[in-house]
Amino acid sequence: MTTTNACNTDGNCPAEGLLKQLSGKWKPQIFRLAAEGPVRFNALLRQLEGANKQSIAVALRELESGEILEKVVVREKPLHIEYHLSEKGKSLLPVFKTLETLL
Amino acid sequence: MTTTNACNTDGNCPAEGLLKQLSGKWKPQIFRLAAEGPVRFNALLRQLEGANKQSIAVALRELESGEILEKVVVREKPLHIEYHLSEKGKSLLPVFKTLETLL
DNA sequence: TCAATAAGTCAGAAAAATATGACTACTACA
DNA sequence: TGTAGTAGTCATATTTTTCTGACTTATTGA
Repeated sequence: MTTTNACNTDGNCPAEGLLKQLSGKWKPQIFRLAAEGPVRFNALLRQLEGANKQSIAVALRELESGEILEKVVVREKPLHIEYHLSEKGKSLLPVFKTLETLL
Repeated sequence: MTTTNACNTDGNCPAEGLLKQLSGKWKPQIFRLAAEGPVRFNALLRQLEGANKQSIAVALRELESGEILEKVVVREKPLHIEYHLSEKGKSLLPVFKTLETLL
């Protein structure tokens, strides 16, 4: 056999990519909050102690481009933006649940 | 109820800690190689293109302190050191297997 | 029209992660 | 005794990530 696992010859694994999409200072926490309900930019800034605009903006953009969160413009007043957990994001939840049991 | 998930009020999750223990430039790859069999310092240096001593040393130390790898002195000639996947490390494998199916 | 809320961007500074190259310590073999 | 293999450490440099503070744009309510 040429390979014994799901990793390719470049040394990349799907799981590594996913790991990367969720790593960083704020992304895990944003993911966790989004799992409880839609999150918003300014609210995150207040909820996540020590966080700054720039980092939150970058984290949201990356979670969105990784298709873990979805950006939704809510046409109510006040007009605002919500980030929702995508289907892919939801599919990660049981995995994390399992991880939590492994100390 | 006071909380709906396994996270505490400090904003820390067990899963986040685990994520952190496996994140970084080399740790995921070392973990993956260790899943196939014992790994060694100099061998990793050759296997992981672009890696340097320092980073490998740090990564191994952190994986060891996170109890994902175990350091084993092999009293054969030449005397050398092997890093083995621990029980905790092994328990992560099926989780990663699952992650790989989630794109 | 003015002030507030919401969601950002941008340039530059600071902090953290990684990389470089020289050096160490031990074992083994000729 | 000298050279090679194995597994590192250490100080310093470079790169990447994160932070700071000022600024922007659109909507809303008084």
